[in-house]
Amino acid sequence: MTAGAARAHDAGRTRSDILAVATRVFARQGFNGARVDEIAARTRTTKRMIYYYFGDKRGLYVAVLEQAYTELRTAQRGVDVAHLPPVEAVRALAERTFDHDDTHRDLIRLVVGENVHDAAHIRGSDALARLGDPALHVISRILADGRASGDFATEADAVDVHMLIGAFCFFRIANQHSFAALFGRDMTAPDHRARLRRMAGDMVVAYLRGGGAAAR
Amino acid sequence: MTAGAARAHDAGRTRSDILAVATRVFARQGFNGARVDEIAARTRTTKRMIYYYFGDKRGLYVAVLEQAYTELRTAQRGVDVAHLPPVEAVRALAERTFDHDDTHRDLIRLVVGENVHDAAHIRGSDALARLGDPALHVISRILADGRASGDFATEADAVDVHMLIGAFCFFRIANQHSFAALFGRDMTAPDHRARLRRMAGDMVVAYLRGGGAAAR
DNA sequence: AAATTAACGTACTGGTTCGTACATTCAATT
DNA sequence: AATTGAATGTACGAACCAGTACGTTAATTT
Repeated sequence: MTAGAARAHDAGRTRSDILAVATRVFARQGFNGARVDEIAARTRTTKRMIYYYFGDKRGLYVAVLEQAYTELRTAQRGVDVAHLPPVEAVRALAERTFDHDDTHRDLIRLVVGENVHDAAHIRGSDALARLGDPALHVISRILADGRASGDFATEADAVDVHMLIGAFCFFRIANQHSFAALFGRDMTAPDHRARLRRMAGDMVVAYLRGGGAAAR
Repeated sequence: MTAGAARAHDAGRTRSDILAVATRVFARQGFNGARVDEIAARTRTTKRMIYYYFGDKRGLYVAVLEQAYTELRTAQRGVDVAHLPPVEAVRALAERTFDHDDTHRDLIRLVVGENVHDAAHIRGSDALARLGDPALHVISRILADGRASGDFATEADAVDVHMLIGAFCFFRIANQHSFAALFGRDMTAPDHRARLRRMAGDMVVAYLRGGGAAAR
């Protein structure tokens, strides 16, 4: 049988079809707001198949999370900023994170939803534990280089820096709607987007150079 | 009739009792996850009263949001950092925001939940539109002072600075669980809390001084 | 004190939604 | 070609849950 041929019974295709649709629906509606019937209706197949492959609604949700986070890890693997000088490296890292969050909004919504339930599903999944370690390794190298060269003066560690960058980029997407309502600014509009992208890099670089702490 | 006396029919008390309970439940479970029966069970009264005072589940939810945001505004009114020199003023502002987010986690959860539904309820409420304006006014003053004194070099406006501070403080609380699962660090633990509080101030001050942009 | 209205409680309904029993089709194996 | 098991579709059940009909008690007014 040909690989690309359309076949009536195709386990792999049905499964990934369901996963793709479920990712969108869970991201938009949250776990409780999502309807299994709605997910089924948007797939090429029926609700029966969801239960056949994923057991129950929760099983489907966990599968969605695992796939989304695993894709994140894969995307991070492709990041190479080690060859850059420290200051340029953190700036590149910040801008890369900014762009990633800008283009992966479903993932952001899933993470948000996960925190509503105290990340109960992530905690239960071995596949997801310590998924962030590779990213931290990259930052550690940059920080060590930057301190060696005298560019960086802070004592912040890799987790701090990751959080600093992530908070800025994540918040812009995750809270865009309430922010727009309360402050009258759409942070995702092209001009603001471009300026905030620069801000992300400026902010980390400025912090690592120690301009803030020095004043105390 | 005495003001503090317990009475069987007490509209004000019943209403605020329901609101307080609903705030907790909506914050923990989200709008869809919250059960009207559960809210009712935790009050001193019955489900009938929820519909009597708030119409339906959505009406109760909007009332919860309006109360929570209004309390936020009231808290911000008490902030006075105008008398401080610019650098100290932004640092104080950052630390105050940090402390507020640390102690008002239900509000954070409500904001998070609100963004899942694209802030539809906030947008529909006149009471909540442009609620952030007073906070922006304070920041504008500080920025003007700082530029006049030569302390600040960036061209960022008040909304940018508010976002910069807010993102950091908000993220620490809102994403604490997934962050802990993925990076093995509890950002709310006392020692990390203290260090991150300093970081918040250092970061804004460093950014406003322009240490990042100067390198480009 | 009688009348009137506001505040409250109980018991129920109708629709929604997760999950499944049962029947069927396709594909690989012998 | 017959057989076997995996993959799929249909129709339905059972629980859950938002909202309500109806009746009762407390406070206010006259």
